[in-house]
Amino acid sequence: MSVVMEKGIKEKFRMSGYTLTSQRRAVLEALKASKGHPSAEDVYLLVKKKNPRVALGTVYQALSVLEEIGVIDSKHWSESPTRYDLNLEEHLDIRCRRCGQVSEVPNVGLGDLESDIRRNTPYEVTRTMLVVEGVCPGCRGKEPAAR
Amino acid sequence: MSVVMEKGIKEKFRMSGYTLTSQRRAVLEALKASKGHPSAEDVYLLVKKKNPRVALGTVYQALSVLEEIGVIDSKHWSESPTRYDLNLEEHLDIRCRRCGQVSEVPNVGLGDLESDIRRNTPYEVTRTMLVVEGVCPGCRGKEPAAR
DNA sequence: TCGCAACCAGGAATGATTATTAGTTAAATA
DNA sequence: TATTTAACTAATAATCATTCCTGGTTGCGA
Repeated sequence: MSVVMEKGIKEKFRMSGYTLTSQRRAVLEALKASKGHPSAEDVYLLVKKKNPRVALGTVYQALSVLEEIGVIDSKHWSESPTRYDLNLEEHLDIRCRRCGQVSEVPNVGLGDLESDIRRNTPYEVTRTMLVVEGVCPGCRGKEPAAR
Repeated sequence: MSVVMEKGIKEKFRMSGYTLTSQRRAVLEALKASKGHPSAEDVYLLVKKKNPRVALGTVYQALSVLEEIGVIDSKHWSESPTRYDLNLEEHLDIRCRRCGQVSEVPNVGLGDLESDIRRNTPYEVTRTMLVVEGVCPGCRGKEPAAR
């Protein structure tokens, strides 16, 4: 059961000059299939189930193209691989420092922070991202061992 | 000319049980000497000038001890090594995506964000950090090539 | 001074990611 | 439609930051 490819995605590919290949489509579908925020490795494992010939490098390359044309978003917590996400709305994610799981913090936004920052620095701001880390309810009490 | 070691630092070492060795002291002084936010490698290079026998691994270990006992702070931007800082006050840093230089954004704080986050997630929040990235005035116009 | 635990140098190992290269596919053109 | 050309991909090597390991010090407490 192949997922319906949204019109906007095809459009973004057309405008960017990149081609929507089967591998890139597969990466996108893997991202849709996984509820959380998968790492490149996670995506790779999912994609490999359907097509065992794809290489991890191809997944990385596809993810970078998808991010470049604005179809997906990536976030990075230290001591953990980069996570990818189809949700392009501004939203806050928190990562459990024990199990590594990422989930959303609802009802909290960056507010005026972004414009405050732009006003107070001579830099040309290209990205602001709030990294939040904690211990999820399931891991409380348990001992370390995240990845 | 050795830098005067603050009382608070010695105290923190005593309370933690770690010993304030010459290597750890050297790391601390390197951090004081460098104005910006040096990476482990930067610190290593500085420390090596005085004592060429220190190993990079030792610098990493010292930095992690210093952070653990609350003497220094670390920040991490993706695609760039972790940066270390003696300034323990809450402050915003911005990193140039071209040259990698880190500098402070004055007059902007996280405000009530932190408590908003705690209110809206079942996680036990251990850390929140605003990652800001941009292009510094000196790099504007120039082509990529950061590290 | 002896013994033990913390420390350290040096170097190997790891994990995530990027680069390289040669072969494949797909789009553009004739 | 056949040909040319550029984009893409698989496989694998290389890189970079960081951690781990090992055997040798050091320094403090008994």
